[in-house]
Amino acid sequence: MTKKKIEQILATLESRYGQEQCGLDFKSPFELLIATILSAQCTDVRVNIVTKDLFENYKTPEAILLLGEEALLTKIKTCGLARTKAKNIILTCHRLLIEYNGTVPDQMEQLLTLPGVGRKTANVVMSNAFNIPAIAVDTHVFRVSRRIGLAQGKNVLEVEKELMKNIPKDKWSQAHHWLIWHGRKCCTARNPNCSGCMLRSLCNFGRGNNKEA
DNA sequence: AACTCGGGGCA
DNA sequence: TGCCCAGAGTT
Repeated sequence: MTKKKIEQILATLESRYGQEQCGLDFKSPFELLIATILSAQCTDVRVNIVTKDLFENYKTPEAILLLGEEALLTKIKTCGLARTKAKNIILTCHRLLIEYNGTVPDQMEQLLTLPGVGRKTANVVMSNAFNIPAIAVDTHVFRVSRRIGLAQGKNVLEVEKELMKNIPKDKWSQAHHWLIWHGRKCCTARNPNCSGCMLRSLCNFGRGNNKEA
């Protein structure tokens, strides 16, 4: 895949999805951690609405614990899986307070032990809060990247490397969201809308011998 | 790798 | 109604 083709793909995605609100608003590693836990199975748009209100008055582990699980639940209700998330956030706040003096750890292994924090959340916190270069590869990013040839790797880690190599660093965050939007709206897992895809002239998937890498 | 949990959206 | 997730946790 040539550099020019990669640029064309990114430019096309941007023209289509550049207007969509994407990305989580955050002012501190703690806010980003909580917002990312909330974003499971839920769009950034909705998370931003909820956290804008929540972080107005509750932006530290202490404050969240003072608020309590039931009140927290009420505030995050619209994010889905709210009971589980509320429980995990309370547990995580306890852990942060006791084990990390109220701060967010900057090591992958430490983040992964926190309740409600999995591969993706840890990755997002590492890359955005602590500036460790990374692109979080979720199912959409994985599928779409391989189909359009932006990343030819076999597994998640290899695809992540390919993306980091092929996408200019200042576009990582945006490109991540464009790929997700495209995966949801067009390049779906089943019955992808190849005929209506704005990338069809640049993409070999959907022209007979479909292969995702 | 294959499951379960989980609740709001959307057809 | 029924089907689908911009995950996490467990087996």
